[in-house]
Amino acid sequence: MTTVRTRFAPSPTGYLHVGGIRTALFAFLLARQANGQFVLRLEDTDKKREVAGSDQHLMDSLKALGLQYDEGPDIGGPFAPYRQSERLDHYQGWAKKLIDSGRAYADPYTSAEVEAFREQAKATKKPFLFRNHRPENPPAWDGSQPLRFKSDPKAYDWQDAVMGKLHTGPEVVDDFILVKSDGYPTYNFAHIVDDAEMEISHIIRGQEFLASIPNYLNLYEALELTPPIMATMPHVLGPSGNKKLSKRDGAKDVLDYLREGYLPEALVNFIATLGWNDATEQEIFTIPELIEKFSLEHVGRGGARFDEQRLLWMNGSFIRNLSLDELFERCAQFWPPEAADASDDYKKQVLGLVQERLKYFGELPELSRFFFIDLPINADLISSHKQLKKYEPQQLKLLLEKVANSLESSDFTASDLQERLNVLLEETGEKPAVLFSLVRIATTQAPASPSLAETLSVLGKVVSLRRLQAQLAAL
RNA sequence: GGCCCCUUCGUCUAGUGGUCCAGGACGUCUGGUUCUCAUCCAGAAAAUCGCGGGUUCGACUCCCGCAGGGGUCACCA
Repeated sequence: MTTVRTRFAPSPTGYLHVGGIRTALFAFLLARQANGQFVLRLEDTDKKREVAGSDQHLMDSLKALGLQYDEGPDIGGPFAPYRQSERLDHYQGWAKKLIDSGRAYADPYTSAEVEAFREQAKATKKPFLFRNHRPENPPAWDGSQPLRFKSDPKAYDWQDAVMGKLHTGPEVVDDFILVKSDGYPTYNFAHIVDDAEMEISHIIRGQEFLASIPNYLNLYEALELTPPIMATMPHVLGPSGNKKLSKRDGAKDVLDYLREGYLPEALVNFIATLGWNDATEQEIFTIPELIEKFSLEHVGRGGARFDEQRLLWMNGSFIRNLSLDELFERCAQFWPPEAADASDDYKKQVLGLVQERLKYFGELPELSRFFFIDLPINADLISSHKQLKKYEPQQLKLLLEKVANSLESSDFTASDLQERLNVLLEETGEKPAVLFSLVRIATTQAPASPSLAETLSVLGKVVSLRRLQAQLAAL
């Protein structure tokens, strides 16, 4: 019947963290699922809090995660403009309508006077209600005073797509400010006007707005508008679990995760399953699967804690599922500087070995550096090795010489190397834990590496033998 | 303080009166994959379902209280 139109409506006051992205993601999924539209609207009505450049940053973040909107400030759309500061005339029109119908009035008090009312309420441990101080004969509104909504307090029962049946009494409905004295509308007013004009069908927003919804319902009535479907999302909690994830407590910019080498689809999967599941045992979803399977009914009502370990696991899982070519393309920015001169073909060979141990691309340098550069001899690797430290340098030297001799005539295919290493095991009578560790340390100067034969094969004959000689000289 | 929301393994969760002495996943631990790290596989430990009452033959699931946590009471969104 009606088209599904959802929106993400952030204020440009900073970056987007996981909690904010989740609201956007769910709105996006809902729209895509129904072949509807996902709208980005910037709520820039508070000039004081606005952070320069954050509007672009928000748009970049959404796009980087694949949450492309169909209408928005930078791409326009049938209901442009999508920036509230450019829609002031719209709010004026609706404000006029409220004034004319006697449902809005000028607030005659100074801020000090209102503050005194507030203090008074606080002192008596009562909630502050402006309507208790509603002026009998308010002056005509000339735009220099705040314009307030003349509320019609009543009880409300309504249905929230996530929370279910909700109820409040008349005591929460109040005369809130529609238009500030600087001429800008408040969120409370502007979002209702815009959602109506932009034909938004579902409002998805955080729990912090729950207490205000009765006020919105009251305003919808005064404006003679039908409210959209409302869906209230529980908060994403910080790692300690007792408060809402927030920038102040170190919640990261989602773009930082991408910079550290997390995949957008892993991040999206993680964020989606933070409080949502499809009631099966599936844990990993592609974005098309999320679009197909998402539903508001399966969003949990309790806050979900942000668990970075789970994100790490999920990201590793996505990395392992990449084809070698995809992996190569997507981790291009993460190579160590030493890899600058390496060929694409060589890098791909390295990736083939390193793929299954990458949890995020930020680990690529430490995992791959020795493939590109001879690292300095690190004596600690032997002296702290559980088995090798029991050996005399002479014994180790003898072993390495045998290895070097054998590898001299190898063609350095992984299979030939493996065969030779096995023969060496028999000849020397050493355990793999000893011989392989020794060769690994000599050729990589790293405590861990991919399986030895494959590592040597990728390093190649020249490099491998050179490093063996260097280790021999150091013993 | 008023009002509102929430409450199942450490964490994310399944679960809509019996098939649940509660299932999956992350994490942890153990073992295996002729070496390390990782992967993969197998297995283990891990929730008296916030507490107390009811309703019922039977409750994690329904009702009532309580407690704890969170939100809100801005010329911020």
